[in-house]
Amino acid sequence: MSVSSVRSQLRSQLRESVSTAILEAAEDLIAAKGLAGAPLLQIAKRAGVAVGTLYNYFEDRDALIRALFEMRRATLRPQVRAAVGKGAELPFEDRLRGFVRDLFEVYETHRKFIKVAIETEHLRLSSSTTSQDIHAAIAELVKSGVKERAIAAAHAEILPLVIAGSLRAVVLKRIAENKKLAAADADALVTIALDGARR
Amino acid sequence: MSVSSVRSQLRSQLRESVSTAILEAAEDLIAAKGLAGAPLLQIAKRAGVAVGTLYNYFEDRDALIRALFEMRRATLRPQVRAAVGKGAELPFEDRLRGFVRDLFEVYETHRKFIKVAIETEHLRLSSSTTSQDIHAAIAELVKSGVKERAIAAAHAEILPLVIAGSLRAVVLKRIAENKKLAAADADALVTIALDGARR
Amino acid sequence: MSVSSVRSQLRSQLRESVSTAILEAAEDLIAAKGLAGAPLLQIAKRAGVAVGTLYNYFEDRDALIRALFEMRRATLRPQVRAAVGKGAELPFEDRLRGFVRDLFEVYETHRKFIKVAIETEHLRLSSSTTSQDIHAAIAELVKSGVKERAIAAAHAEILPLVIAGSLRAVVLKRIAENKKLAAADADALVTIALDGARR
Amino acid sequence: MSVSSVRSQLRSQLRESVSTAILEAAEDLIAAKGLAGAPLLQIAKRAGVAVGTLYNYFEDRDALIRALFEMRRATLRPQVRAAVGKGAELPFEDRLRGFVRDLFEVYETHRKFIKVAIETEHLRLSSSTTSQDIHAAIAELVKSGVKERAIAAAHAEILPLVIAGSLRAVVLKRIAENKKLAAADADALVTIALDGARR
DNA sequence: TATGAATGAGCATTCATTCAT
DNA sequence: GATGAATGAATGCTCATTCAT
Repeated sequence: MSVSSVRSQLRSQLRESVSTAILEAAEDLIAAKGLAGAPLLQIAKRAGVAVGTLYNYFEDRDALIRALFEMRRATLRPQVRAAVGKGAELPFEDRLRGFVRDLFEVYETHRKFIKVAIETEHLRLSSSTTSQDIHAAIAELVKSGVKERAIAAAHAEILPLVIAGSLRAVVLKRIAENKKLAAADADALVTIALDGARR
Repeated sequence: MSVSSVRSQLRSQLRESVSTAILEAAEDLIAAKGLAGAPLLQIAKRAGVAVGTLYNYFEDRDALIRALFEMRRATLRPQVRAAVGKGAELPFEDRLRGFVRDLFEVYETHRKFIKVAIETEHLRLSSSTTSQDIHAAIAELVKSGVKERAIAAAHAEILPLVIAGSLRAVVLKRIAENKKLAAADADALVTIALDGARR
Repeated sequence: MSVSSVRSQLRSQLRESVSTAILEAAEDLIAAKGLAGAPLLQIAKRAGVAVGTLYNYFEDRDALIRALFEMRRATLRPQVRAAVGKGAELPFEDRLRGFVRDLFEVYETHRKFIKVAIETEHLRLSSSTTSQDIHAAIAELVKSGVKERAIAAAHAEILPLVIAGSLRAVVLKRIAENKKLAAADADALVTIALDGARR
Repeated sequence: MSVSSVRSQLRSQLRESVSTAILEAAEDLIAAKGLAGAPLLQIAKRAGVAVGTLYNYFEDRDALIRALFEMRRATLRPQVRAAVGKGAELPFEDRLRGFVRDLFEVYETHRKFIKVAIETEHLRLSSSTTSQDIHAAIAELVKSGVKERAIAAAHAEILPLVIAGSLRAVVLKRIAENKKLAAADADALVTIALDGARR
């Protein structure tokens, strides 16, 4: 490899790492104090750079925030897609259970971002978000459940809302308690959604 | 009644109505453009008073926002309490169903505030909120359901999250669609929570 | 007159005077250091107000600058118009001479602004400017001169440029020298324009 | 010639050409968007070099701008001097006419710079400028005209201002119209200056 | 010498808050 | 109590300048 190509590789790695450091600083601050509690000056300080540097990496504050969401989404979406795709041959219940369990595992590795994503969901900060990916995945699953007659058609509209809403509530609870998202939580959620909580 | 006491009563009613106008203006703006899109100058303008007047009624911006939440909570909490208290003699399912139906009716008359309350839930703008009242009501109901052995004890922890989360999701959906919160929605939600969506 | 109308009159006079103070501060700074040398902070300081106050009077910096030009133009345009209108019955030479003399007198009372207007002419800061008023006046005069056959039609296009250009050059010279704009200057200018400098 | 001297010659030519490219980029931008619309980053981009490189050629931004004016002046001044020097044996009118015609031809080949020079004249960006060269040339010509009694001494002070001012006005007009500076313009200008526009 | 990322001072602008009337 | 002009701290953003590679 030529000297210049090594150099440019190093440079691009450095660039990548600075950009990542900035986005992680933003994520930290937003998770801790909300969007409004993350002015560029503090993001820069936490990232160990000067304000001006932020503008070498991002068009403006909006673009920075969007980039944060896109960076995480780039990681999470494939994992969500994988979770929906798995076990196509299994019965619906197993597919749903597997999906929620997998999702919880994915969430575990991105707790900070998940909190941010959930809390800013209604702001529609980006055109397509992780939240939408989750909703789409759940919708797909439920649709297939209806098709294979595992789910009553009458519940086809509400069930996705129940699953997504419950998911959100459980996740926020565990994050607030600083506890792990357990497989048991996933199972309980799925059991209630499919068979109810009745004794 | 003395002249002065009539006077002071009128005065206090006037005070009340100005204060209410201010809080409603704030609610409108926040519902339309979010917390950050509601500067005091605009709140004052919409309320038909001068900025300075806001400070005759509220300590500062935070206090004004808190007062908005407290005003609505003062109306909503009794209604929520009434909804939980009703039908103590009925079986759990009927109590829960009645509660959710009643809640939807209450929400219907406060759509704007419900939207605001849901979207700012995570900001903990006040020490005790309508959201918490709802959560407490659901927790109480579920507890009584467990006590009378209508609900499996194993679901005692998750079920409230499922109900609250589903409720939230359905409400937001209907608000986004600009549709009414129907009793049918309430029933579907309760049915799934108790008996599952399975065919 | 009612108390409140007196009050509102006083208030509007105060408002006027603050606004004028701001514009004069801007004029001073721009005359001394150019447009780029007049940041809002300095304008505010020189006007004896806080930065925020500027925004109580003007939409933004551009609007402030425009307001300065409009304020002066509102004073100058009628005077320019009066100067063109005068002596309609006199022969062209006398009309032109009178116009330039009058113009010099007007300029004398607005030296600072004239300097600013001349130096920023090419920036087209406003849609219609004092410079354009002057040019229009000269064009009108020359046109009438052509019509009454005082001016050779062949010079109809260039003569206005000669007059306006010479005017500008003489004015800038006198301002730079810190000397008055004399009637003698006006006469010399007009003589050359009409009869040439030839001996 | 030694190897090293050839090398150093090439190097100095390269240096020259980079420096010229930078200044031309600056000229383009300033002509198009004004001084404030020509940040170093854009100048560098247009010149095909990095920002840092600008500082290898010029002390700072001011020096770069000054260098632009000096570069053009180095070309224009000799041409202006040649134009004043020509036809010493001819009568004043012919000398003046020749000068203005020649000047127009020179201007034609530097329209972009002439526009910039005229618009920034009042900023005194450099200690001696092309504008001053023109003014000096005109002053010299007029002086000689007075000496040979072609010009009335009474007009000795104002005539240079009339000529320079008219010149400027005509040039700006033609540039704005995107038309050529014609010899006819030169002649009209000189005719009026010497014999007036009177019919 | 060339590069371009990093820097931070400087600017325009917003907005909660104060206070004289 | 009501008013709204005045205030200035805080914020996002630009850009000349520096410097390690």
